[in-house]
Amino acid sequence: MKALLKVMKAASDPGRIKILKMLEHKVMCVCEIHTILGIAQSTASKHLKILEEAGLVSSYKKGLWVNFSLSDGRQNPYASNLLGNLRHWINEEAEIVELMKKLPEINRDIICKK
Amino acid sequence: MKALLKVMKAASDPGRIKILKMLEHKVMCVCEIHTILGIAQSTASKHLKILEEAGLVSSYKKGLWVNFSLSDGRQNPYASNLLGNLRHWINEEAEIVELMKKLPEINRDIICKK
DNA sequence: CTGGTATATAACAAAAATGGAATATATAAG
DNA sequence: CTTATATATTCCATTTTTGTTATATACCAG
Repeated sequence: MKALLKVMKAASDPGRIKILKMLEHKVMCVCEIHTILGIAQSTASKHLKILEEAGLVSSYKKGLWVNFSLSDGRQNPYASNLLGNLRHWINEEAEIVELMKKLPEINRDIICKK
Repeated sequence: MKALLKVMKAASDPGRIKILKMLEHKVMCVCEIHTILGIAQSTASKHLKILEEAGLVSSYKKGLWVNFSLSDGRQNPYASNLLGNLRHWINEEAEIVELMKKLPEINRDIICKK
């Protein structure tokens, strides 16, 4: 029950859904996500933590960067189920279409220098 | 996006998950649900409203009673997907097993008289 | 070690969700 | 019309969630 609730709760936020949709197409770092979504860096980081704790996202660190990708979901059936469905959900919505358009232009080496 | 978020949010509460699991087996009224879950009547009523607005539950009135059942989900793919999966999720959890044991004993004509 | 950069965490304020008591509404029965 | 009953709604307090700024941590370069 707890694991199910965690997945549902993680998927209950528009920002986090957008993150999941982006990760369908690209491995991303916190900085890219915070920039493309126009939210604070700490906000992006916290969303990613919630997604990770729900089993929806996994990360691995490479130097300064942390690369986030969709979880393969082998440990969490609720998570893998959601991720599978989400792939063909809301792809036609304007908000998501716009986001996907911006996605290829994002380059962490340009965007993430302070 | 909005419809998806509504379904996810509706499914993010343990009480509402329990209600959905019970409705898999039985059409129920507010009074039965509030009694079996040990929550206030107004709380049960509000949970049901949230579930209904998410497209997970539908109701029809018969006299004083309002009968709640799982939605057939024809209008809402997110809802029907969740309901379909939920049928084979968390059935083995102690909390749910206990709840299902109590379910057949519930009789609104006995329980719901004040 | 020092400075710079990406991310995480802490502290805090604002918004939303939750739950219950009290009340309102709707319907049935007499 | 009056009473009784099932449900819905209001009001309110508490808790949880969300987001931001400021700070801490981790790692790389020199």
